[in-house]
Amino acid sequence: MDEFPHQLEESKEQFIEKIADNMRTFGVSETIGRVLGIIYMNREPMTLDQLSEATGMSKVRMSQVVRQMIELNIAEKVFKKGVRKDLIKVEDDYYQTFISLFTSNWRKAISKSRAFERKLRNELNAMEAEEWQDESAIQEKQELIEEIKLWTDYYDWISRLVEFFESGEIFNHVPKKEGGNQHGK
Amino acid sequence: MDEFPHQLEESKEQFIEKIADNMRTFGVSETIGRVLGIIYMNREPMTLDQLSEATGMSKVRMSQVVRQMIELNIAEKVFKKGVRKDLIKVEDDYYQTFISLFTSNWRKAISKSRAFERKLRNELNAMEAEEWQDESAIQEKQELIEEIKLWTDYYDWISRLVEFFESGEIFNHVPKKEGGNQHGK
DNA sequence: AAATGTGTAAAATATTTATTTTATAGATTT
DNA sequence: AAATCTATAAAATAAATATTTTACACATTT
Repeated sequence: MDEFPHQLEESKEQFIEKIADNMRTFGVSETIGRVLGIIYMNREPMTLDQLSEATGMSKVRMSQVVRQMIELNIAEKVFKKGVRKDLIKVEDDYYQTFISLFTSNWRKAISKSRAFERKLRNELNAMEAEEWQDESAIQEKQELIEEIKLWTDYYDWISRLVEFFESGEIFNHVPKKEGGNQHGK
Repeated sequence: MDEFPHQLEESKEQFIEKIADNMRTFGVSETIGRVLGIIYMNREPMTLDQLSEATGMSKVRMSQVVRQMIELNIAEKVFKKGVRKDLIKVEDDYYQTFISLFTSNWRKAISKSRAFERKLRNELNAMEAEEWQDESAIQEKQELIEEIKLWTDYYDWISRLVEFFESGEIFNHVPKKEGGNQHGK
């Protein structure tokens, strides 16, 4: 009976769905997760056509998704002699994928926050120039200045946190299980 | 001139938007972030009506949003003698908010993953019962078993990571700026 | 240089998520 | 116990995201 390969295929698909599902926790679209899972389980880089075939989605969509994955640092195009089509490779280490998503999300936020802090600080300084009559307004302004300081400190913390992950320092304090190497490498 | 309070109000709104924006990085809807920001800047718990007024959105939407916030552990209803309406209070520590969102997101994922692992492991065990003729299928099955192990280890790591944050241990290694206390408390 | 294969912009459509409107149930006051 | 106030469920609508269709530019092969 050829029951077995069928069941096996099904388990594999469940696994891919689980990877996709996990990915959703990072706020990325389900399809990105699924594509990651498909390539991961394939154990070899794949072409847009293959992905299109595997997902049942259009090739254009695959192109869009792959671009996003590259932006997120969880995929890259690789060159192979004699192959004209793009070959998409994914990060195959779960931990590294976690870190890539975590850091690329927060780095974006950090850079936006820095710009905001600068802008708001300038605006508040500009207000300084005039003379205030309203006592409570002066206090409110002071409070806002305090608030910016708290916020800046908070984002400074996030920034250090990102570095803590990216450098791998995190693993010194929350270690991986020993002996677990990906894909048997 | 009453230029000043106006400008100040504007800065405050910008701050609220920034809080909302930051919140988006956790994958929560913009409105949740905005409501958090509004209550935070208000420095006092607020009613659904007040929130409705402040956001310009319907009271029903506020009710929905507050419920989500409570699920995420970043808000709670508080009782105040003589006040019939619900009063919504938010977590006013940025770091704690970060941790609450991080942990509640991942805890959900962890529990889903545990269920999945169990299920898939059972299915694979069930297949064991039969006799296999196909050599390559046997190998594939073995690989899948390996894969589940890697996955389980990975989620075990996430689980410990969540604990690392929730316990506050993280601050021993990525410390807050000293002397920064929220809202001057 | 025509013909075919490749990837991706731009526009159109479909699906999902956010929000409002309407309706209702449980308190509190009159 | 009618009238009013509260929050929220259920259904309807609007807005945002995901996906496909169409079109096109750039290579490579014929």
